Amino acid sequence: MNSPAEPLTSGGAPASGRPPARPMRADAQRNYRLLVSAAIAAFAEHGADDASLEEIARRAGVGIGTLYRHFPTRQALLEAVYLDQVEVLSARADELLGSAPPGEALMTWLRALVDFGSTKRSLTSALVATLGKDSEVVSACGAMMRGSAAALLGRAQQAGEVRADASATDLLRLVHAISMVVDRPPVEDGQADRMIGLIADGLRYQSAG
Amino acid sequence: MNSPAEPLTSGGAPASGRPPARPMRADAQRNYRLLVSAAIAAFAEHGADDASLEEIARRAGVGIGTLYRHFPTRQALLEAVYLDQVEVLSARADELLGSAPPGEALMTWLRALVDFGSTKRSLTSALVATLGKDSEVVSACGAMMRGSAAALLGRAQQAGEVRADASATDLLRLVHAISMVVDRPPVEDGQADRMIGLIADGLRYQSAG
DNA sequence: TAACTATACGGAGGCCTCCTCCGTTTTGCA
DNA sequence: TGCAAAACGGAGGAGGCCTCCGTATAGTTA
Repeated sequence: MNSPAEPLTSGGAPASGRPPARPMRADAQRNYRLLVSAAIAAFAEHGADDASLEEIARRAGVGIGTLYRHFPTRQALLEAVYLDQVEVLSARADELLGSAPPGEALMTWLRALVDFGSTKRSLTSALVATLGKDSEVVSACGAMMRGSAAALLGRAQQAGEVRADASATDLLRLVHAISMVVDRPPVEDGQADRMIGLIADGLRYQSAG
Repeated sequence: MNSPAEPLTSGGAPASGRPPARPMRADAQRNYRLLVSAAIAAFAEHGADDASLEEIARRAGVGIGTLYRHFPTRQALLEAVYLDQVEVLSARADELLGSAPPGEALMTWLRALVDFGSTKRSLTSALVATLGKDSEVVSACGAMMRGSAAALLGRAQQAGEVRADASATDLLRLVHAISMVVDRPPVEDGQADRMIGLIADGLRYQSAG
């Protein structure tokens, strides 16, 4: 469930598609990764709209021209960052599937999701704002998340640790909602945890009727 | 219900408050208004985030320094524009209250609200995004809108032209929702009208139960 | 290993925006 | 009419966006 997903083949910007294209030169791959890392930091720090592309190039130790060759638009960089982060989450899910007891694995992953949320929120809204949801990358990411969530949830359900009528999609929506609320100014510490805890209970017990 | 509401008294930026302050000099008032008009046009044209402040000053026939004296931040200008537009709508409501039959007055105003919506949407989200809702100006505007809506709605209800259980707040929310949807790319002409029409019917008839 | 070429790099430069600062002009009052 | 307080306006520094093109280098072929 987690192959490198796309870039690092000389297709230029994100997923232009068909022709397999030869792999990117080693230095190009290195710089691509450096840029994405720098962008993650910068977006988290200044928001996806206000981070300066020149600063991102600077942080990556790369010329501005290089940034623009890899990511012709701010949008392209945004998508790459988003994809990268989703892949990390997906990998974490795979890891948890193999190493933690079902119920615990699910809860740990949900917590990771909320942490990630504060970064992602700014990204998501920036993405959706500029290009609807009809980007290949965005929908691919959605599918990936649903896949991970479904795997963890399904296992927890089979182990009888979670009620059977919960759906992966609902779960993601719920966590997304929490991300939106958390970290808005007037929010105490630990609120996110309490909300997740609440969901945990909801998943475990089911009222009669 | 519609006094000049605030500025044009030398308080500087928006509503800093208490001390009544002396009235602004004539030239300052003139430039203030010119700037707000230019900003309305520019925001409508390029969006509240992307309109250039220098261009706004230019359109207003005023130096950039003057713009910054009146509106120390982009935010301040945004608020002033918002206030201005809300006042226009409020005035329109007063006018309709005195001149049109109750039901018609209400529907006419709602239509005006949707038209205004496409401009306002960009404004509203920009405002709320940058400063929560805890701005004096923003909440004052909210109150003003509720006041106008309540007056028109109440009169239509008393005349028996609209069901009695509709609330002004709900009505505003509904129209706001329509504004968000309308004028997104894949939307045919006249959709806004049809949606408003739908609300009109909903207001007039009530299912049994 | 050496030579060669497709790829990739980097940053100067043009254009624009933001915002500050301060010398000049205007207004309104005495 | 004279005079301060208030307001004006724009030059200029900082920094962002994006393009263009001369230079460097990885990977390939002989």
